[in-house]
Amino acid sequence: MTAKTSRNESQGRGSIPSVWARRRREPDQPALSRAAIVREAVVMLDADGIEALSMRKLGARLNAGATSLYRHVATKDELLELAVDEVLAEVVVPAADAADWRAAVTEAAGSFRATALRHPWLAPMLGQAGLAYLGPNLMAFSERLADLFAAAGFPEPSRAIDTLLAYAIGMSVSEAAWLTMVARSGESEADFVARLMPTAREAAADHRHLADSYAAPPPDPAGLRDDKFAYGLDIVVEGLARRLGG
Amino acid sequence: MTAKTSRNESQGRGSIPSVWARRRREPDQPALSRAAIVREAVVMLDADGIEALSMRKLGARLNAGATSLYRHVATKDELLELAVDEVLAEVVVPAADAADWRAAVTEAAGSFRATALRHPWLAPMLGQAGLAYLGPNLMAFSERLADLFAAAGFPEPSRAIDTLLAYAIGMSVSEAAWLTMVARSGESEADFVARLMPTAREAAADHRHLADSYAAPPPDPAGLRDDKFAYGLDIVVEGLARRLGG
DNA sequence: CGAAGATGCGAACACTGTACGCAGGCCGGA
DNA sequence: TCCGGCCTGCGTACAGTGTTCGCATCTTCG
Repeated sequence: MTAKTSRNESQGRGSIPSVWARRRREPDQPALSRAAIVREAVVMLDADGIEALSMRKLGARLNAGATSLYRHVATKDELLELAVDEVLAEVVVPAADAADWRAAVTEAAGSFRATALRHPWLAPMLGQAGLAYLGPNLMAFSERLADLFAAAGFPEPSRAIDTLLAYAIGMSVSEAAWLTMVARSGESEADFVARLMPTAREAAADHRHLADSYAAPPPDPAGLRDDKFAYGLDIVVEGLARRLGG
Repeated sequence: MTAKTSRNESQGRGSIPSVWARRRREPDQPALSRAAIVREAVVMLDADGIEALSMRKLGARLNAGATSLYRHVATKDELLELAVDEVLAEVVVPAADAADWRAAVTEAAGSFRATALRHPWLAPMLGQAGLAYLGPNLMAFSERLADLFAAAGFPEPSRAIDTLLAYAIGMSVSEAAWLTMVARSGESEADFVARLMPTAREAAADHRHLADSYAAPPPDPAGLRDDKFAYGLDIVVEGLARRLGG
């Protein structure tokens, strides 16, 4: 925004047309391009969450007007699709290894979760648009998972993929939402938990089991989340192994 | 909107203040109330999806101005929280039965999925706000699940709940997103699949396993979704059973 | 009857995504 | 060298959003 203003001022472009007010692109700024737009969108999404991303702000960051973006991107939704696929490139899936497919699958799911937590807008986004994205990185991710399960001997790898991903997405989506709340509060996770505790306890008042789980504030919330994910992942993988005929 | 306009016209209220232009509430319309607002919001969400719900449109449907809603609801987000909790009341969880906890758990998850598909905005919403909602119906739902798992002998029922719900949410979120896309297309699910097929095949071109799964269009997409959910659910429940020591 | 509080709402504000059409730079052909 | 067509950027504008404010009205109680 500041950059754009300064350009307008320094070059006198805008409302007053004039021969001297010519437009000259700064050579260091690498021009507007789809790749640059998507990259900057990811940065903004990471920094301030999904509802803080507007075409105008994004344009300003790129020293461009809001509507210039539409030369490279059809619509905001399309831009978000591109952003999703962009960060999905970060998910690493180990190469197929029939001997220890359980470790490989566990690692892949963990990498997905890590990516989703690094970009807390990813999981809700995947949720809103589903897996019908067809972006190249999502395809590659699925294919590598399919490799893994096929090598392990699953007759229908896509079934196993769907199950594993449903778990990973479900867990990540909840976790990302939680982390977003925490981030918005400005407090540390532990402080936030402590502040929420009374309300939670009241809401769980007439529920025996829930009251138990809200009894004491957890000492290490982040570690607890790791455990929770690992615990459930183990259960899913165990179930898959049984299905395979272990 | 039409209703509101007609009231304004018929009673002459609005821009011209006049002694005769008095406001009289139709006695059949049961006045604005939080419950009525939430109920109507759910109807609108079900009908046209989440991005079609605006405070103005909702107000119009209730023969009220947009800003009147704010007397009963602090903000739109709060309204959405209330709507989420409202529909969560539809999820039925069988009473605790130690003998056949697997069937009970399976049924609970199925009911959750059915609810999520009946209200396709629910799953994305739960994803965006997480399970930190603390609404009474969500609490009751969790408590009943905890009952189930505790009766089955799980030492930490909350762990089992988290795992099961992560799977159910992940699967439902994807499915709801898919159904939303289908609905927006105006076509039947089978037709939509057929139209998407070429694009999908192209995107999967250099991926062996994916290409296989896109080889032929499925004859019964809805039934296939049911199968997929049941398959994964079975795996999760199996894993839980193993963990229990069965 | 009259005061106090609850309720509805019109107008306004600061935003949003996006369509349109103009202006200027870039590039291939005469 | 000039010229025409294309690609790119963007100012303006439009319809819509959530929400605030202050006024008008209704309801209720003393």
